[in-house]
Amino acid sequence: MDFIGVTGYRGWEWKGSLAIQMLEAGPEIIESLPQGETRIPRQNLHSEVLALLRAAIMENQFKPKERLNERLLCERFGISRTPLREAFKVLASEGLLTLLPNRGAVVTSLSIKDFEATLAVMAHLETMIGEQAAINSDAQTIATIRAWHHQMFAHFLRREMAPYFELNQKIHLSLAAATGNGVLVSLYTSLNTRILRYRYQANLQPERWQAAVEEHEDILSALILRDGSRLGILLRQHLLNKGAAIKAGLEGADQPV
Amino acid sequence: MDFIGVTGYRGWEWKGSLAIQMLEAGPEIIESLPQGETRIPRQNLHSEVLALLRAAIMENQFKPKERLNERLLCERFGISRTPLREAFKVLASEGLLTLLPNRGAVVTSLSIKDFEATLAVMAHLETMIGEQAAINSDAQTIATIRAWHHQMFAHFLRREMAPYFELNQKIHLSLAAATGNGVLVSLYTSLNTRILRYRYQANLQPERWQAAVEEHEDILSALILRDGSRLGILLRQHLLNKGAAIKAGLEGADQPV
DNA sequence: ATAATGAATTTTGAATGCAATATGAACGAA
DNA sequence: TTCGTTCATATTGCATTCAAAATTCATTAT
Repeated sequence: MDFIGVTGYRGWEWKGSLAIQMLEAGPEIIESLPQGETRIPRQNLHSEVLALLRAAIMENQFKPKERLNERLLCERFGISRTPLREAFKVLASEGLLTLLPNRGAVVTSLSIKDFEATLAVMAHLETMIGEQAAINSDAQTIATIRAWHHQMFAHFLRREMAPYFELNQKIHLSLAAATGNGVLVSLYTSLNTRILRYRYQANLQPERWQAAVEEHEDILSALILRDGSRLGILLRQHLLNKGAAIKAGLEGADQPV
Repeated sequence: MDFIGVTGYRGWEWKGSLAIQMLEAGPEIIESLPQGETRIPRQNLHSEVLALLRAAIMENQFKPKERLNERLLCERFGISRTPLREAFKVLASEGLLTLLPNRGAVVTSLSIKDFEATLAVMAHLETMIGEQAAINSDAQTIATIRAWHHQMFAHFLRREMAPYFELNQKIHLSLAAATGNGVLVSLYTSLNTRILRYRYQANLQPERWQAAVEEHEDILSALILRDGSRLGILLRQHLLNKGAAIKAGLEGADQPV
């Protein structure tokens, strides 16, 4: 038990809400194992290792079709196979892993068809997010998103990819959260996680980055004007453009998307 | 090991696709433990008990907020706690169970807000299903749905609730499948399962049944005419009407929807 | 050299065991 | 009685163990 562990928290429900975790706690939740009084609420090994594996798959630390060896992962995390296998089952139900009976777990490899199917569903969810967020978001949320937008723009100007990307994710998740529809947030996050993996390995063109920033300008203005139908259309198109760019960026590579 | 068990199958992937299970294999998969040559492909204890629990929760054998005792369920299924607990984790990620750390699993109880949030997302998915199914379904699928529709109508005339309901589900799932979008099918099935629980305990009015049948007539005709936008609108409205009826049928009852 | 066979090793699936936590009853004080 | 305290029991979380299956690798036959 050298990497994760630390138990001892009460009154903490877990509903499997990956989305809320991502919103409330950034990746820093993993590194900081606080020693003092104020500890971050922790759950159990299963959900900790679940979050770690989910992040690792998303960040492409495990490649598609790669087989995950239970023993090695147990050693890496310093846990036994029981919580690891529990996490495997959940990741399989989320579509990130594929379980081969008696032959272990492999990272799910999206076919082009799967990728497009996911994109098509997400396009509808984006439309819904746009329509609902424009209606339901409060002034505070809009102000926050506006601030993030400007920070993100500054990172774009300095060509700082990682922090740009992080703010970008925050903005899209906040828009989903602004709908006030928890089910929507949860589905959106889950689908987003699946396709985000491929974003990491796609070679995106500089032009696409420029275009994305411009699209974000329009998105922000539609949000401020609370023009729901326009926001929905813009978010939908933004997603479809991103999807097309990822597909193009994977052409020629040996990835199976 | 008196209830489920029976291992020994190769070359069978499991992607957690609840939807495909529901379409391909009815509930009879559970009863028939074939002895002879032609066995139904089985997976592992975890996924078998997962399907059983999911069905049990959906059929309201476990009431919302009811606590599930691991030991009792293990005895009932004749298995150990390991696969049961794996199933718990997956059911929690599907939103059917809520895990209380160190205090076990309870059946998730949807608040009115959750119910409406789920309905709102499903409404969008229904629209998408209508639009896509009208385009993508082949003649064979339409013929099958048409036949099921007429069988269903016969059950309605004889007021045979259970077989009516079963065909009704088959029709809606087939429409989703007809889109050719596996992601859509999977999400639709998952959300549908959450909602369906409450349908079992709602006291639906006879008028609603009549109205639902009439809506299905329109749905079928739009499908045959391949009028996608109309089919989408009809499916969406059909769902919203059903949701309203369920909510009305739960009023006064002590359920927390 | 290649393909096929079979034993040794590794890996997975599931049951069991053990420590930590929660639950509930018995008891005593206000 | 009602509330709080203590202790026994039950339940959960996780590690370990055992059995079944797959994989590897050496050996043999073609």
